[in-house]
Amino acid sequence: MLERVEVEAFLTLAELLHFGRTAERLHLSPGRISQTIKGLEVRIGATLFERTSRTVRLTPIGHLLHDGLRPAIDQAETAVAAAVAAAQGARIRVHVGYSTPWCGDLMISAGDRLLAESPDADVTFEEIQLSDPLSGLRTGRIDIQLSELPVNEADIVAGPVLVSEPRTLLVPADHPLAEHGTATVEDLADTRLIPIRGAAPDYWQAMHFPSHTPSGRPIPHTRPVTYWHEVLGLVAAGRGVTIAAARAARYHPHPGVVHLTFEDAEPIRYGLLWLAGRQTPAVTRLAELAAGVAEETEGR
Amino acid sequence: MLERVEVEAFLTLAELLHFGRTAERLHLSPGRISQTIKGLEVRIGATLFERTSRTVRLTPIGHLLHDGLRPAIDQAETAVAAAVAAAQGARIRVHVGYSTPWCGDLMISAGDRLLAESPDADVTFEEIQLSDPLSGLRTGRIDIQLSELPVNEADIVAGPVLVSEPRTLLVPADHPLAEHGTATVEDLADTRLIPIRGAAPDYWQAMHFPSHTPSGRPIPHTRPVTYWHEVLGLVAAGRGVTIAAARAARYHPHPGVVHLTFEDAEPIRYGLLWLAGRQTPAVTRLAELAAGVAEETEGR
DNA sequence: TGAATCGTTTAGCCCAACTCAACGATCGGA
DNA sequence: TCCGATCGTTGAGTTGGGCTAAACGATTCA
Repeated sequence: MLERVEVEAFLTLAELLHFGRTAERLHLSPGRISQTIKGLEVRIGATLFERTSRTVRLTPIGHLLHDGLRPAIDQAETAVAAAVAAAQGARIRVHVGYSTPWCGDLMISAGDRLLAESPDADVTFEEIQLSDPLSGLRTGRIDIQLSELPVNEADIVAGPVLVSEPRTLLVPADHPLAEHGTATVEDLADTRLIPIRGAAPDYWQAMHFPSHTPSGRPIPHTRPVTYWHEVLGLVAAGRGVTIAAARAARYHPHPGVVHLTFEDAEPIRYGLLWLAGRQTPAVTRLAELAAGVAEETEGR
Repeated sequence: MLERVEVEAFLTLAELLHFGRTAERLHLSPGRISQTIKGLEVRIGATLFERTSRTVRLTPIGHLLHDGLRPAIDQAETAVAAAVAAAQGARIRVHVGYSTPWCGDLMISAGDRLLAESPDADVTFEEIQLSDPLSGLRTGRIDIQLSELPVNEADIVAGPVLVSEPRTLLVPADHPLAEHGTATVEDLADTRLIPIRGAAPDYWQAMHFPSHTPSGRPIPHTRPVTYWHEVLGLVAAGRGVTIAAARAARYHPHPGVVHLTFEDAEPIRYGLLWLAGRQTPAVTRLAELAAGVAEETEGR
């Protein structure tokens, strides 16, 4: 097992890539950092940092160690912080994010069950924007959220799929497809899709606002918008079409907008997300409870 | 951040609940353990162990800290071990478990993709027994497995549902229900269900071999068997019925056994499981790849 | 080519981690 | 009820190693 100083020196140096500033941050001399890292490298049996007097870089093995150690240490610190908070008699606080009203409903039910178990818990909710689905988690404001998958980020844990909703195509009432009643993904090539401008990962954008049909035809996009409620107005005005979950028809009806079920699109999947290093007992429990609620209400 | 000795003293004492033996294991004097724990308690701000000169017990806050710290430290040690192994030029080793042939097929595909990425990886497979679905993981023999959910264990991480299969009822060909073609869960009350004797958690057993119908009628059980292949013979011989996934009809055909689809049963869900403290990069990557395979082959 | 920057090394100091031994509390058995 | 055994705690004393300072050497840029 590694000494505390070894872990701190390694993680800080991996972040700053500078012995002097690492020493400064840890209130140690540069020499000590050098010695500590050297000692670590002897224990591991490999160089962890490529360094000259001008540059410091992680080696592949250094990267491997960092990727494994960083979340583990974060988790340990979270555990200690939770114990300290409990010692000070702090209430359990969980801030829950959700991306759509149906996700919100599910999480509120789960939150109610958590409150039934721990009456003095403090469960709060926040709707997250599709334009920036992960920043709430990353800034630590949100502890756990139910939102659109896929999310494959190294620092984020994605729980099981809790909700799976068929995709629908939202078109103006006078659109040719509206008469037909259903749509196919190929039809998108003959429309203009309104994407939501976003800080989301590329694979996430590509999943929700595809740029090509399965056969490879390009899907024209309009200028992106920032908020979901802008989209409905634009669709009604005939400026384009958009893709949404089937339940949006119930939750977001809008005159002049017709919801067409896709014959062939993959459903939109929603799952729980939380930061790998910040999985408190309350987050774990809420995830379990939410899975229970999802199972019971399935298909409704 | 906690010192190494503090963490080791705390975790060892939480396990052994004995200052003397903790000191012995850590090659320290009992006095040092006492001082270290005292120091930790001051830092946390609460008593972590209730102790007299005769008994040592974790307080609730001690329990909280232990539940959070134990997996985090395991993860950190796994990360260090992985780095040491990589330094020694060790090949990536992953031992994959699966409970059914269709789970095996999926994991073998995922394993092939891992091999495509890391040609020198060493991916091996093992079929796990329904009678003891978790021991392979817990002993560390299996790194990751695809098997029946739900699994809610503190030390095990359950990934997303990768496969969802309708439940079917397996009855002898001359069974009254066989003519009808389908079954309901209520019908189970009029049969004798053959359960598999198991070391699985109670909720797992109750999910797969229910003892009551939804309306509350008891479901008779026969003597449990140990292996799945025994079940088919017993069903064919008219000794009872059993529940299996729909795909079992293709993978385990047996003369004299009829597979009836349920009209109302929940599907059997299969998901990835791994030990919370042993999530290596290879395990993470394999989980991602398996999710990809599952998505592509969905519905087949 | 020279100066500035930055990681490394070495020698030496000093503190805190550790041991030891005495102490006190608890419990079981006579 | 008393005695002895067990076990955690406390305090004094010691020593090793973690740490600093300063000299050194490598790299980069003007």
